[in-house]
Amino acid sequence: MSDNNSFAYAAVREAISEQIQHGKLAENQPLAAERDLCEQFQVSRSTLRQALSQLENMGLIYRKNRSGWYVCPRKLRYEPTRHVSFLDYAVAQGFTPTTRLLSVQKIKAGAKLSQLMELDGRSTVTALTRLRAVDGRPVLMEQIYFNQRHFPGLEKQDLSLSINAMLKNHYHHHALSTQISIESCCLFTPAAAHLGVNDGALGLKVQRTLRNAEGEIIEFDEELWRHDALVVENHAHIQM
Amino acid sequence: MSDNNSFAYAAVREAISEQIQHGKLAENQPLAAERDLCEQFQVSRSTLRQALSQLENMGLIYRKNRSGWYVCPRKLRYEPTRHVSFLDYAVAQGFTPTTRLLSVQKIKAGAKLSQLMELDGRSTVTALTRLRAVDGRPVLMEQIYFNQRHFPGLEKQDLSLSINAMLKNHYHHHALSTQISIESCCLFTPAAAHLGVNDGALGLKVQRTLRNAEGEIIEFDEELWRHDALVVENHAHIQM
DNA sequence: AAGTGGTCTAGACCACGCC
DNA sequence: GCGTGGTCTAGACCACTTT
Repeated sequence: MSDNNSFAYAAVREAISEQIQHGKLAENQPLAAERDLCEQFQVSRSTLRQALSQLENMGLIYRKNRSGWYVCPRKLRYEPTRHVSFLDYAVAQGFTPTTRLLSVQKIKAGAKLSQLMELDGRSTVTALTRLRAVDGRPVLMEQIYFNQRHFPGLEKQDLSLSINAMLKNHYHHHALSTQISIESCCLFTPAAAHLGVNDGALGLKVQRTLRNAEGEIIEFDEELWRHDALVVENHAHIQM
Repeated sequence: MSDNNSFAYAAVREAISEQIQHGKLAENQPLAAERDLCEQFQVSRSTLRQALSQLENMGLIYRKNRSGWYVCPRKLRYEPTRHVSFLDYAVAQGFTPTTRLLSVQKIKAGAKLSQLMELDGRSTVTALTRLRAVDGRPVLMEQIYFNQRHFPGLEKQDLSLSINAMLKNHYHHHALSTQISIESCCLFTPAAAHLGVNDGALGLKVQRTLRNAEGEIIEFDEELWRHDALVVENHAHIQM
């Protein structure tokens, strides 16, 4: 409608998009089956799927396993620089968040990780993998790497809880600096499998480096998000 | 290879991906024609294009007009919170940036914009549209809205230059706060056309609200980026 | 067992860029 | 005018989910 784009897939995209945005389909409700939509819009299945893919990229619909297409719930607003727990954030926005610890290992830092964490080649780090969901829908897989030197007795902590609270209350890290990067990416195994998306699906990668008051890296963190699940936010004061 | 994914498109994707990452294809070099790649990998054109689309989502290749597929140049690192000019940023990273002013208009703020900028319904704002390129490749289209009340004589300024410098030197705004949001999006006309991407291509949307020392919104800014052109960065100090 | 999306083929025609 | 990618069709079979 607003587009002067006269292709078949664009027409289908606009039609479904309007149905969603005018509230005819509620959050997490399924669309009709692909073959039914084909007939409804009189297009072939590949054209229909091109339209659905664009709606997926727009963050309006998502797929679940092989069971169908569903209307996306609203996005989570997330502020990675502020050291407030993911759980508090999500709850404040009316979501029900959960965290599942997938694995904990002590590993030797490889070349890449050593560079990222400014370690020498012989260091070992504790690697955490966690999966976080809102309202039962997994939205991010995160890998956290702790510099062992700064986290004695880490294995005794409950690592499915807030890392921030642990940093503050148990390890007394109060003054920290963060360095964050955000970029578009593709999700593959194993992240794709855990998030319930297709291999090669669109994602958002958020990396975070945490330094203590002395400038040493105490933690490195990589979050792989469903692209349709979040808006990254940041508040800052600046002197020009 | 690292994937246990045995689909044809995945094999093609991995093969091309390795060629690029092992440096057999340089930045901005074209791939072979789609029909040639089909023959080379013994797959149909739609399978081949599925592989190419994923490589595009991974930020490894991009398309230019209808002329072919090319290897992506490295990404620009960009820190929207820091009030350093885009041009300085790009130059420091070895790029050649350019800015083109597309339009300047005084408009009445509609409902949406009034809400975003906390204006009453009768306010007028100055709307700027600019297109920014690095090394000749357009990477973002931005809309900037100035609250007129804080920018007397704006029409006399050169609006293709740094807005930051203008804020500081001409309008003497020194203490500011920013509020930024970043999310995945789809690019449509007119942004898609200006960026030389297909309608419905993947993008990254960066929105910024600028407030003066009194907390009033003086500027609102929406940047639509090619998804493969940037890594958003942020540095912050925090007290827990 | 039936229904769903996921993968894949072998064509076709078109709009546009480039020569 | 030829070659490119962009759109589109009408099938097919498979893996998985749901009933």
